[in-house]
Amino acid sequence: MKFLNDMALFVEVVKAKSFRGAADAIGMPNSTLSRRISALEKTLGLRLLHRTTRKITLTEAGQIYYERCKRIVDEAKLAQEQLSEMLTQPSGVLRASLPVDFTVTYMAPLIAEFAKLYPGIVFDFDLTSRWVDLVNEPFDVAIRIGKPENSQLIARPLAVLPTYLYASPRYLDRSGEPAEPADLANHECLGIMKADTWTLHDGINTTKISIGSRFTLNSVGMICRLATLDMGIIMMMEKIVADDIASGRLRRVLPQWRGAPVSACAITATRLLPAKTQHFIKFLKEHLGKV
Amino acid sequence: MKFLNDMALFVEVVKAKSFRGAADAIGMPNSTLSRRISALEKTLGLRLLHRTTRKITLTEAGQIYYERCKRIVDEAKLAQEQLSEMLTQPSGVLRASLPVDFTVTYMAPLIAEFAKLYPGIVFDFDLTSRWVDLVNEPFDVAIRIGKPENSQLIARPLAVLPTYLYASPRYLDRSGEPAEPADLANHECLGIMKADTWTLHDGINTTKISIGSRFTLNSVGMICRLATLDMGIIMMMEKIVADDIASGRLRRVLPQWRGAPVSACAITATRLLPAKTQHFIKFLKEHLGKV
DNA sequence: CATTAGATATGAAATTTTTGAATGACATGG
DNA sequence: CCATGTCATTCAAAAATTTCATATCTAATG
Repeated sequence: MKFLNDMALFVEVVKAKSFRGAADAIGMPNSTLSRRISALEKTLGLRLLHRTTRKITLTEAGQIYYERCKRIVDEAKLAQEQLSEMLTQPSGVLRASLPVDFTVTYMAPLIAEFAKLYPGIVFDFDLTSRWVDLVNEPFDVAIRIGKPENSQLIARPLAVLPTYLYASPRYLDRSGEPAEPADLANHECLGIMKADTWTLHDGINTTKISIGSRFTLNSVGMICRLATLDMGIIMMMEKIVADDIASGRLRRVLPQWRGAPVSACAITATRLLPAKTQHFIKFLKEHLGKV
Repeated sequence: MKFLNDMALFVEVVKAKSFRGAADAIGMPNSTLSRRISALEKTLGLRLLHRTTRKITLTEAGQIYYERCKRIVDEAKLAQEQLSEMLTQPSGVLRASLPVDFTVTYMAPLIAEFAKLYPGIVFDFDLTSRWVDLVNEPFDVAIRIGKPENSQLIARPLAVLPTYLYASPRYLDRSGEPAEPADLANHECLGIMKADTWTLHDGINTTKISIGSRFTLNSVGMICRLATLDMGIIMMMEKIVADDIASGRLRRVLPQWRGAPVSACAITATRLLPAKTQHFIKFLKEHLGKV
């Protein structure tokens, strides 16, 4: 089946009723076209075209073959169009893996808006804290906080979110209010996963402190909850703790200092994305930046 | 439309559910296959396959594309089969240009037999003495006596036919019986077209004599008729004059000598012939030799 | 845990394909 | 009747693709 392309060329020649015309239409030297058709005829073992120097006419075999080829080429065009529709008209199921708390707090309103914008898209979200295996699981995209580890994957930054230190008033009463970063060494610092250092910044200086915590956990919601239960100091994005701040359950610690900003990324297995995914990522990027 | 071939490869990969398997099936290095599919995906702008190192699965787009491609490849195979049927099953209209008298005398019985052998073939014969323009006129084959002049065409020898000299008894009574070739100079020698020499052969010696005739004509039947009307000596194939010999209207002249044998050729515009033409030429070659 | 198999990447050599100019043929119009 | 422009084909040089060998990565296997 190495002559499929030549079939398309043959169709063009028949349609143009001339090699030159077809060559111009395709944008190909007519010499190539001539040779390609000859090759096709040779592999078929039959003449398809009667060539007079001035005109070409179909042979009996050519007539039959042309009918077939036309259908094939039309089918191919259809397939092409159908795919390019996938590529331009956002529709279908969008499967995404999302981090739990970030999604609930930051992304929920955006997703709602996006869903309104593209009624053709159906959503299948998996909220999880684990770094899903995009290669094996059929996710179109994963949103993660932090840097991607696997270099095979394509990561697009969506937003950079500043973080601050928070603790409950009662914890601070009990353990004392730290006055400078170094004081944190004597505090219970609740970090996500196994992060053992915090980087702080006051606009001029950057300082790294190593933190020790009795808790290792992978849930943002959970460490916030622990903080409200007076268990320690957390480094967190603003909005996540907005409610707790408003209600007084948490309060900013070391207010001149801020934590290292974390970045949210959209991660995909490939750059060749259907429209639905492209639009989703683009939308998030545009709107998350302003949050 | 430069990716038709890749579509066929894609179908193979999906069918084999593996690059290696497909590569083996096609007989192509899997590296090429891999690159080819990647290129296809790139031109489409969409991933077709989810690759895990161990397995491949279709993406949503791949699924849709595969359905289409399978149909296209199947269509192509069908077209191929249909043509190869033309190539092997003799059928259709056989358009041939034939020389008048040779066909009536020599070929008629063969054609009758051939027609019986291949009921699927319909015949469209044009009996003419002119050398038809095979390039411009849609003949599948032309049968001609003598050597082809145009080297563009493909000539296949069918048979070599000996010729002898004949004249009517009354002509010989009137003009005298030639005893040796040189005597022909004093006779009316009726030649076809503008042949101005005859080559004679007696098994040992070859002699060329130049002939002059008051007639230039292009019909074998006509010069035979002229001969029976006592107008001169002719050089002719045996069977053409068989009836005239039997009835005594003509009689052999210089019986030890024979003319240069003429060859009958099948002439086609190309070597890429449908089965009907191939079989026709083959049949003529096999049977004309025995005549 | 080491091993195997499969997909992909890479780079150099080999092969095929494409190109662009040249060629030859033919119809048209002066 | 010849000049001219058009068109298919041919050919050698250039470009692209394929191949082959090699290497890497990862999942499944034992």
